[in-house]
Amino acid sequence: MCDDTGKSYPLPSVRRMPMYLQYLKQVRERGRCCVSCTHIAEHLHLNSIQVRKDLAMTGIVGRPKTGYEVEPLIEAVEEFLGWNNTHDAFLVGVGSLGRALLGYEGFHEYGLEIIAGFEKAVDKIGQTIHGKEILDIETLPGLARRMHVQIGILTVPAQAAQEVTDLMVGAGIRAIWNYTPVQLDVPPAVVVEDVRMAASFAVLSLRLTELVKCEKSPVGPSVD
Amino acid sequence: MCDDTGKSYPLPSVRRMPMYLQYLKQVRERGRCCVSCTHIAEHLHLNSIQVRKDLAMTGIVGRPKTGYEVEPLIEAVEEFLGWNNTHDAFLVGVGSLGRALLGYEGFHEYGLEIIAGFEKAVDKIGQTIHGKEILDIETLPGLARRMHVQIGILTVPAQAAQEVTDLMVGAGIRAIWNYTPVQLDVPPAVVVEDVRMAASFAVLSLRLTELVKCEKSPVGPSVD
DNA sequence: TAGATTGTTAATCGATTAACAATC
DNA sequence: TAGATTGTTAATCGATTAACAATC
Repeated sequence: MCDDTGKSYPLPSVRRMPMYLQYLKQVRERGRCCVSCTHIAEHLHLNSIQVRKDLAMTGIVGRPKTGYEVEPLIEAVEEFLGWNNTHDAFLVGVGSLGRALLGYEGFHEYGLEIIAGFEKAVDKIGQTIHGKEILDIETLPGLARRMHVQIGILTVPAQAAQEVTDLMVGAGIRAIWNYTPVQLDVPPAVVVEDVRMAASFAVLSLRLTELVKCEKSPVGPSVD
Repeated sequence: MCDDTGKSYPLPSVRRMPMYLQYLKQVRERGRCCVSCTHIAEHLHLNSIQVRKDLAMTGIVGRPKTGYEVEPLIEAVEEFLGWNNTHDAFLVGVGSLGRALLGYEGFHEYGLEIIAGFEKAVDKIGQTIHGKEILDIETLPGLARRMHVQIGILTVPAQAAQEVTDLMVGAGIRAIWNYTPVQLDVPPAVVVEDVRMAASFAVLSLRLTELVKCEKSPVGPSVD
């Protein structure tokens, strides 16, 4: 993991972890103490062997016949993702999307705490949105360093994306959650994760097109 | 594509298409008429052979030495994704995220037009947000059928997700863009695409953890 | 005990990358 | 022409799925 030779966890598996976490919490809510891969897989429309492999990454071992203990498994998944302790984040760009993220309660589940929003527009600076202060972007570097903030959420317009990224990097931010469609350039010691809503919508569009196409021209004349 | 035997396009390739589209528009803006895979790949940090294969899906052929004509390629990618003509959509759940999506101008690039928002909360019904009317959720089925709306955007709280999905499906909606973390159940003739921001943040979290871990314990004592 | 479920090793599948002839 | 770039076929790589012994 630390050098280029050590291999990391499979990305698709990592992306599935929050699904498990969400379902496990549901199971806990219903007061059950154990759950099997079969049940998890069924509910999430996944393969049970895949679920077993994914959960093995957390180091938790199950018991034949009964499955996994829910509570320790939840803790292990949260620990695996680093969601067991809170990470402070700064959000830059208080447009409508930025505003929405500032107000999203669900981030607490991920151990994510947006502690302030930043803006260039003077009319927004000084406002309080969803209980969070909007500060001058100029003050970000000083505050990020002093408060050891490692995560930046980027919700600025596309044309400002790289500039703000450079500011974040210079401020010691180590991880950027990028909601813009821009391909950001950062040094190797900084990680970027792109949300890419367009990619998601592309899949939806194509599937819808195929769906409609198929209904207009069914498989063959032999189909009754 | 239409039957279960016919194979569809690789999903990772489909997800990259909007990246190409965005870069191609940038290239066009700069007045260039041709572009090579090498250039596209370099800018998007991809492999050039991969780019060539992806673009081949659109049916466009390039010319050795010069690459691809930008304008026809843009049109081909848009046609491939079905983004060349507008698709009307209804959005359900006018919380902060729903509100943000209602106001997002960028969707026009995807041929997506949100024509109205729907809500259960009486205090929100009748409002106009970003120029879009907020209507009573009860009126969705009638309107969706009359206006032949095929796309639904789901931004309701988790506990309402399945219920609203059922309503959409009953109203003839064929594609659901799901912003909730809920695993939706739909009939086979309806497509669902999950946005899963949690998956994206999971990747960011894990990478950040690895990054920090590596700095605390470098590769070995031989490193100077 | 019998049967469900685990963990692990092997087989399959699909996507990425490499190799290379064709061509502008 | 020479060299860059295309399109396509083959090789590699990684993730998913299958098989199966171990076990509660």
